[in-house]
This record gives sequence, structure tokens and C-alpha cells, in this order.
Amino acid sequence: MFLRQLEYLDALARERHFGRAAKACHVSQPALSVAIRKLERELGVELVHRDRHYDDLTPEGRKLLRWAQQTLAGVEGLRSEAASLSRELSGRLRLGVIPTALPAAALVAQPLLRAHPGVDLEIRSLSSIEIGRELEAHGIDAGITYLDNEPLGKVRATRIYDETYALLTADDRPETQIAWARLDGYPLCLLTPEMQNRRIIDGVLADRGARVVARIETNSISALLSFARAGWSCVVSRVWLTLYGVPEGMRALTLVDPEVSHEVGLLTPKSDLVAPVLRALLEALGEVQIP
Amino acid sequence: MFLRQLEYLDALARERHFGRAAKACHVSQPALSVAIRKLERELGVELVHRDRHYDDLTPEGRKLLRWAQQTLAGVEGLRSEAASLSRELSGRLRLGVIPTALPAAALVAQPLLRAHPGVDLEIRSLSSIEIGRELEAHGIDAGITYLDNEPLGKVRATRIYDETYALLTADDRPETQIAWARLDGYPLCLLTPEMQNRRIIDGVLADRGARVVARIETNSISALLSFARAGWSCVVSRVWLTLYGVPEGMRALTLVDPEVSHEVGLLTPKSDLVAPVLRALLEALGEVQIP
DNA sequence: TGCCCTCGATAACCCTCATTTATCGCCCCC
DNA sequence: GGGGGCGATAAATGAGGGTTATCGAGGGCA
Repeated sequence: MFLRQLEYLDALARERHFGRAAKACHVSQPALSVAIRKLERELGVELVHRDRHYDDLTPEGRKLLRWAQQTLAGVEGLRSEAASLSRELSGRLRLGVIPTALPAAALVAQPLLRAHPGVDLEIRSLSSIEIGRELEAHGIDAGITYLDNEPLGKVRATRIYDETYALLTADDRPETQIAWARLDGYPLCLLTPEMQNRRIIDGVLADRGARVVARIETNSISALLSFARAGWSCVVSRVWLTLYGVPEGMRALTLVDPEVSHEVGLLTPKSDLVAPVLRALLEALGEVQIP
Repeated sequence: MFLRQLEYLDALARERHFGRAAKACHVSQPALSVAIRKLERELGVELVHRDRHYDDLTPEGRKLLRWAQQTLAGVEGLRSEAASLSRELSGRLRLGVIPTALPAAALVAQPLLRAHPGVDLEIRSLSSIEIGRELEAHGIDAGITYLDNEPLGKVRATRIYDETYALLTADDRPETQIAWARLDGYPLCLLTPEMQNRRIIDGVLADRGARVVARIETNSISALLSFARAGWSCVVSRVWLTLYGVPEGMRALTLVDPEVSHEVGLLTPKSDLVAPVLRALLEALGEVQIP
């Protein structure tokens, strides 16, 4: 058995296409096809359903894929550990981040990047479910998401900051804060309902008996912030404001009664062996201070 | 990088000798030497200290060895998972057991072996510290030891039975139990002091202010039991008696005041991926009933 | 229905590279 | 000082993974 074969299997599962998988592995299509077939022969298990085209992994293939990924993660760890031992720390840190926390990604990564010029970063916007999935499949090294109801079984959680909420508005009020209940029937620009940040907001408002009027909905933070700049009222996370500031002519009112806060943090694989980049990230995390 | 190279490194660390390591891998000595050297070249790290003979792994080598072992464990998991998917469950289960629990090993393994004729078993008598070490190094699949003060961080613990204690004696007493304090100054046959079972006994006796007189000490359960058969008084674990019975002409008195009991259980690596033999063992464990 | 295009399998050749055998150099120990 | 153990080196070899070229089967479309 070759490590290459495991990489091929992983790529095939990812690309769902022999040709693309081969390209991703920088080999010819026959090379990959033959290698997969030999792997099947050696293991005595059919890995891939093919009815002339790629169909899907077999159930056995999916089970074995997880072992293959575990193995490849070991190799990857070996390689990067070796690299960090001989030269200065380098490599690519793949980070999955829920959209709400994306604006904070730079804050989190900044100390790491400053301390280790050789380290590259890859930020992928993912849902919290996808983050869990990708962590298992070793598609990302770590995830940033809400910690509230994490199973905590397979992953280690490190708190980064508490997400709190403010109302961005052009209204000319004298107060610096506003009760959630006052948003009843107020036309807002919000994230789309499938996003957790939105569900949190909806939850609080429902709890206070307030009707939600989402005049504008978007699944993009950037879009939301651009509407804010255009004068639309939004319920936003505090971190966004510390990063982008409050738009001209608008005010940020702290939302109270209740003062909602949700922990956002780093999810890392729970393993006794921690890859060097991850170690560095966790160390650097100590310096991060987000209000 | 080849899986073979990682196996070579693992073997070398185990055998501490190029020639023996090569033999263990069923290859010639130059093959292994060259492979290790290439691995060092590829990783840019010196793995082995050699002053003409094999000396030791370098500190870097030891760090990387752990990754290599993790990787190889993944491959092993892949292989056995594949085997169990296509044919009936087979493979070798390597079990580390503290001496005290060795007599119970058969009880634990019996249901597994009955359910899966293809499964082989390897029982190694190890100290609890060695069990921890070997689990990390993937030298064993699971361990049986005291659960009492396990860190519980890196391993999963499954209770098997509670170890309780009795006095084997030829004395012709009418009672069926005896207080620990009564053993003060009593000549006994006991395990050697470095063994945990003995330390437990010593602890209880010291707590009750009783002097321990170990006329005979041994680090072997078999030897201890043979002295018991010869009429010597011993403090023994209850499981031993249920297995071997009470020797002719002797009686087993339950040790009370206090009634000491210590959990003995299975330690398995804490990972989301569980090898098939281990899964089977854990399932079979449900049927085990040890008084 | 027939053409074409896509996708994966097969075939034949190549060429890298791990492995083997043979041998050397070094050190330790008698 | 010689023998033996240990690991490195050299040369020969062959197994096997990689490549290009080609085929065959569907599916879509006119």
C-alpha cells in the first residue's frame, strides 16, 4: 500500500471525478484509476461505485476513507513537524470560520502571522456543521465558531471572544442603549435565517415578543455592512464595529434587556499529537484581545 | 515518503539496532540503512545519533517517531477495517495487562474469542505506566489496569470489575471475614512493593496501623498462588479465587474494616476512529460478568 | 437514429528507485 | 594484532508506478 493511493482516494472523494482528482494530484487519469483499482484489490473491498461514470464511494469506501484521512493527517503532521524542527515554522494553516466571525479572523491570525513570517493562511467561510465535518475529514486544521452547544467530545475548544450585539441605526436618539423589545416591527437588514447569528437574534426577539421585519436579508457580512453604510438599521456583532467602525452619521446602540452574549472560539482536533502550526496558533492566541 | 520508511523508523526505535530492525522488517540491513538516511534527507532532520554504532534517536527523531506511529496506526486501522468488511473479523488484538489482572484476562477475552474465531490474542504483562506508554506508541491496542487515578485525558476507560480482597489462610477460624488490622505482624506472602496491588494493600494496612511482614515476596502471581497452595497466607484479589478456587485445606476470609475496592477496567485510545477488533472487544465486554 | 463528446478502462512502453548481494571501514574486545 | 560485530557504500537488478495513446460505453442533442 502506498501513501499515494490514499491521497488518490481522498482526492477522488473530494472531487467526485476521476479526471479532476487526477489533476488535483498532478498525475494522469490512468495512474489514478489503476492505483484505486489496485487499492481495492489489495484491501479486498470495492471502494467506488462506478456505473461507467463515477457514481459514489461505497459505504465501505466511506468507512475506509476516514482511516485514509487519519493516516494522511499523520503524514502531514510528520512533514510539518520536521519542517518546523529544521527551519523556521512554515506551512499553511487552514481555518474554517463561520461567517459571523469572519471579520475577526484577521485579529485572531495576526499575532501568528507576525510571529511566523513563513506561515501561510487559508480562510474558508463555512457553516458550523461544515466546520465539524471538515475537521473530521482533516479538510481544515481548526475552526472558529460558536462554542455554546458543542458536543465537546471529539474536539477541543478554546474561547476567543464573546459575541455581543448592537443596533446600528441612523435614528437620532439620545440614549446609548436600546432594549431588544423596541425592535418590534422595526425594518431591519439582517443575515438570512439559516445562519446562526440570525437565529440567535430571532430567538431573543421572539423571547421578547417582538415581530421581526427583515426588509433586507443577505448571507454576506460585506453586503450587510454596505447596507449599513447606506443608512439601513442592522443588528450587528460588536467585533464588526471595532474593525470597521461606525458608519458616518450612524450610531451603535448597545442592545440590552437581555444582554445577550455568545462565546466564539477555536475548535481544534482533540489529539495528543498537535501539528506545529496549530501549536503556534494556540500560543499566539494568548495574546489576542478582542473586546 | 514511503510507509515502509516509517515502519523502518518504528522498528529501529524498538530494536535499537539496524541489523535487528532490518530483520524485523524482513529486509536486508542496507535497505533499512539507506531508507532511514533518505528519510532524514527528505525531512531535513537528523533522526538517529550514530557514533559508528546505533546510539539513540535524536530528540527530533523521537518527536517525529510519534507522528510516524500515529500514521502507521492509521494504516493498520485501514487494513483491519478492510479485512473486517470483506471477510469475517480477524487480526491480532494486543492487550497490555497489569499482573494483578492477568488471571482475569481470559475472562475478559473469552466472549470476544468465542464470537470471532479469526481473532488472535496477544497478552503482555505490563506495569500501568508501561501500558500508558505503549498505548501512546501504539504498541498495544488496549490495556487492562486500575482506573482509579487515570488522567482520562488521552484514553477512554471502561470499567470491567471491582477488585476486592481476601485473606487466604490455613487458620482454622470460624469467621468468614477478618479485619485488616488483624494482619498486624502476620507473616504473609505478598507481591513485591513496586507493584500496585501490593501498594494498595500496604496502604490499607498502614492506614489501620498494622505492621506488614512480607515473609515471601514475588512479582509473579503464579508463584504467589503456588505458595498459597503450599499453605502460606496471602492477601489476594477475589478474581483469582473465582478462577483458581480456594486451595485444599485453606479458607478465604473477606477482608473488612474497611472494605476496600478498586476499579479495574479497559483503557482504549481516545479517538473517533476505533479499529474493528477493538470495537468487537468493547461489544463483547458487555457480556462479561465478573463478580 | 446517428453523431459527438465525456468519462473511465486498458495497453504498451519507460524509467525511477527500492532492494539485494558483495564488500569495505571502523571500533571493540579478546 | 586479529577476529567479529556493526553500519555505510557500490553495483546490479527488477518490480512497479507513471506516461501517452487508444478504446468502449453512455448520454445529450439535433
